[in-house]
Amino acid sequence: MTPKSGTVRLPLFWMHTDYKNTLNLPRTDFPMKAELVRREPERLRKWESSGLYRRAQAARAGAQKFVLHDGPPFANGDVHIGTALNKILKDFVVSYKRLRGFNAPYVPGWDCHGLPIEFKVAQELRKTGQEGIGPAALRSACRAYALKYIDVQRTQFKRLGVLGDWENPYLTLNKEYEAAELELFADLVEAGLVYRGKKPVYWSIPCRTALAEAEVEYKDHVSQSVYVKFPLVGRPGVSVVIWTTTPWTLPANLAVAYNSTFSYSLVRVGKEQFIVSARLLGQVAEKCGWEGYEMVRSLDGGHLQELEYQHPFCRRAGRFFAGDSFVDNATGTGFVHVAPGHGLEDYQLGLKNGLPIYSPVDDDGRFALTNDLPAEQQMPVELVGKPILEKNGRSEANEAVMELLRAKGALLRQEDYLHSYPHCWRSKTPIIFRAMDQWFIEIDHVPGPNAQAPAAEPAANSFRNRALAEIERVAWVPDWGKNRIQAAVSGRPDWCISRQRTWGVPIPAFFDRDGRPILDARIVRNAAGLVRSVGSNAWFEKTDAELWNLLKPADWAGAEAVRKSNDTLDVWIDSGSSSRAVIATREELRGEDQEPFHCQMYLEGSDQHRGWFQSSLLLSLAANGAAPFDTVLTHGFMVDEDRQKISKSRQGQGGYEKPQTSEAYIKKHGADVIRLWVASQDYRNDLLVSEKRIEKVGETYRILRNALRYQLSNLYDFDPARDMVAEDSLTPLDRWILDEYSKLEQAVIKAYDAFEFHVVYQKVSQFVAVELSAIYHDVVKDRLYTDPANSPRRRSTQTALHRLVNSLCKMLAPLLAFTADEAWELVPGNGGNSVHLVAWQPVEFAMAPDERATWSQMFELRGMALAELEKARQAKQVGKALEARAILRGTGPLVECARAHAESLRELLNVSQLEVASGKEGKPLFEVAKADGAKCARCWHWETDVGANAEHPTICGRCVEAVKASQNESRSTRAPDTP
RNA sequence: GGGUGCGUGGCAGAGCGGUCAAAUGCAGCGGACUUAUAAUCCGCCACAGCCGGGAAGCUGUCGAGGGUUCGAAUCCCUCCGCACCCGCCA
Repeated sequence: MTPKSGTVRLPLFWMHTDYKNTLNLPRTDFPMKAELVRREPERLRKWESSGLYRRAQAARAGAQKFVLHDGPPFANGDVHIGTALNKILKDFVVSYKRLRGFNAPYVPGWDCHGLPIEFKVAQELRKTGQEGIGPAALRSACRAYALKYIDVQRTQFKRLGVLGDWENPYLTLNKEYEAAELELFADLVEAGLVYRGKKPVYWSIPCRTALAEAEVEYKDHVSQSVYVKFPLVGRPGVSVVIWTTTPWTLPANLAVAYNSTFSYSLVRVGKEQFIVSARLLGQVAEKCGWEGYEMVRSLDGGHLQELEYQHPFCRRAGRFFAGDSFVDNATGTGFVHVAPGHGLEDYQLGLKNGLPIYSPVDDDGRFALTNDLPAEQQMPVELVGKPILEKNGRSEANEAVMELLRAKGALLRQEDYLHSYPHCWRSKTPIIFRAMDQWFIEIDHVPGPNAQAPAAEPAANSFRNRALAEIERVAWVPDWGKNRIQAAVSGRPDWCISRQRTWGVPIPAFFDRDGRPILDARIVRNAAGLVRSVGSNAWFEKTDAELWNLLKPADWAGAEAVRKSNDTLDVWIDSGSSSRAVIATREELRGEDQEPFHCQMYLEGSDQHRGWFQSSLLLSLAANGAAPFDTVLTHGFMVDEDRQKISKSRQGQGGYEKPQTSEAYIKKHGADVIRLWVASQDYRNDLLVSEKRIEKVGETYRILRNALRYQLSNLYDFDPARDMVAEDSLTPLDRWILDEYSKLEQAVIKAYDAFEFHVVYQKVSQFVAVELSAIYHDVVKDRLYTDPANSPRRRSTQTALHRLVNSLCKMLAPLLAFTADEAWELVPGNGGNSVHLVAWQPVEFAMAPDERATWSQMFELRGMALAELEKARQAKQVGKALEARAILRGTGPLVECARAHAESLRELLNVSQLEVASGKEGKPLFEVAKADGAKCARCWHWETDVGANAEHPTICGRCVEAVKASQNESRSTRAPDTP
């Protein structure tokens, strides 16, 4: 080309650069690289220093409440990734509800009392030789320990982006909490639900305490199983044979159970005769080495109930009772030795038949005589003091019993027996069942004036049945959670609530001179008052007499106390009281006046059906009259690549190479990726955690981030107040994307409302990848970059982008707490405010049905054209679509549609030229050719008018206009720093 | 041992009575672009068998096997596997 005289001839690259500067190329401060690990903490500090949580709450003052009440994690150790999952899910819920206009406070809590801490602290004290410091000092050490870990965990939880009142959490060790808990307990006492009973409980010998079900774990164990002769009274030489895996319970044997549906055989072996179950006879004969035994006759339950047997080594006799529910024909002999003090079934059978609940074992797990039987009927003296606890797999008590049996000729057979057996979760030793005096909450309690001892048959209005009825009124998500809680409640025994531990809330009970317990609601309330003013340590610091004088009601007419109780409450009473101690107590959580203890949601792992869900339900029902929650949401557990559970207990036992702490993951990926990973999976099932998966979610994160970045970067010169285009003036393509978005928004809200975050994840990422990135963003680049900055078409698209980015930020805010906030700040017109303070009101964009129909035809055409373009590209005819000219031939509605919306379709195909050829009959077919004309140096379209303008010989007519407009603008209105 | 839940392509995960061998994303393979640039766009992509190769087509496979139904990934039963909860065999 020949430059006109007078024009300055520029090298080509100058020309290029020159036009490049006339384009509206994207610019933004929103970096492509997230650097979450480095930058999230900065945002966190900003949130904190600006009091974001407080401001979010203030922004919803007076709005309808949505209270998710936090289940308190145990204040011990680092935050485990599974605990992090729980907190993140809670934050999704709270954050979403807040976004939708609810007043959604979040008050985190910690469970502070209990054996694990006491154990750990005692261990440390022992190391430093301080074990004898006494209960009050031990409690102070436990308190310090708990507070230390609360601080550690608080930092780790905050790092996840969980917004809440972290400076004012609830702690079960606070005196206000303890006082409220005791007041609730007083209500239970007043209602007659609490009784002192002697019942077999799990007993940990090294820990010297009763254990809750939750504190027991099952492991394989080798027991000494024995076949023992129980000689019949009045039938010399005839014995029944029993089988047991716990020989040490034989001194406590008071009866033998049989199954009335079984047939029994009397057989002769040498000079002796034995009775065993007919079905098990072969097995037993083999075990006991009865060669050539002889059938004498068969017997049934009717015969057996007449009989009496002589205890093999104690001077007493026992009787036979039917125990059909637990005597089976699978193992043993068909006869079950019954020790009512050492087993639940034994206990029930004993209760039914008036046997003493005899448990001749002391707190140290040694044989001991008791007052339940005359001394001469109890075990021989040589057994007294023998320890049950095994050392190196041998229990002295077992050995001594077996020795005695051998000496009496009663031991038919002894062998190792491998089975799963309950162990103490702290000391890892086998637990024993041991009947002892404990406090219980009576589950089959019938309220009313005549309520007394445990009812034999649960009445319809029993506490258990009221609890079951209450379960019906709660929404369980997912719905199978209801089965779980029902099973837990209907199957549970009375609740043993006393613990022989120091680190807990004291049970304010006393004993009189005769050792009779005194538990009175008024005394408990007085104790609550004392705890409220000076803390629960007072119970351990003051003497028995001081306490009694302080707490005794003024008009006390009962027996005088001489001794205080040293038991503490089960920790499940602690956390289970939170509806009273937290929800009803804190202004921001408090429910309606009639039900101040009531909130909208509890959200925990599925193990809590037996745990906190149940204890909360039972305690609230008993003391408040109703369940504390509307909805209980449950999630599964984290499993690793091999689908093995990632458990806290495997941690530190060499189960993992890397620690499964929240920290470890956050340090590597940042919180938003972890949050997105949580969102990506259906929490109703197990959640798979592995590097691979998290990295995949990281990909999705990048796609989302990039889409936000694209939108922001094309809004740098957009002022919504000035440039916003009215909905009906938007270009068809912009209307299309807003309509698509509106559909997405509806679906996403539906998913959020159902707490199906993985559906949100799916839908959003699908929309962003397909509708936005691959279609809309790609097509619209041309308008944004090459149209005059202030042209209606560009402003229309910017209006759409502005709406999209605004709404996407809100939509993503619950999941990507950091990134959504980061993007939100940069959206023009948002004034740098936080996305966590705004309300999300979905805007419906309703396109007319015929407009929708047009677009569905347009996309059908696009599909056809893209296939042809791809062929042309494969054939090296064209490179990118802008080099192409698309020709549509044929007839029919599609062709008509193309003709009517030719320019929209051209854009949608991203080609330089589209021709809808006329006249030719037949199916619509696309043809692709090299575009006419030359490539415009500015917009890269191929146009026939390139070169037509002498001043701008390398660009097309449209660009000439755009360049002129941009020059005018930069001379007049534009600030110097804009292009 | 009992209860509950789950089991879809290499991975995640839609689908929950026909339009489904099955969306979408990721991974993989092959291209394009260099004005979203450590980005973006396009195409292909489950397995096995049948058919002379290829294309097209057919058949079977949504843990396995049965059943209900005109029709099943979707409903029912049994089994297997995984997870959670419970129980602990005296």
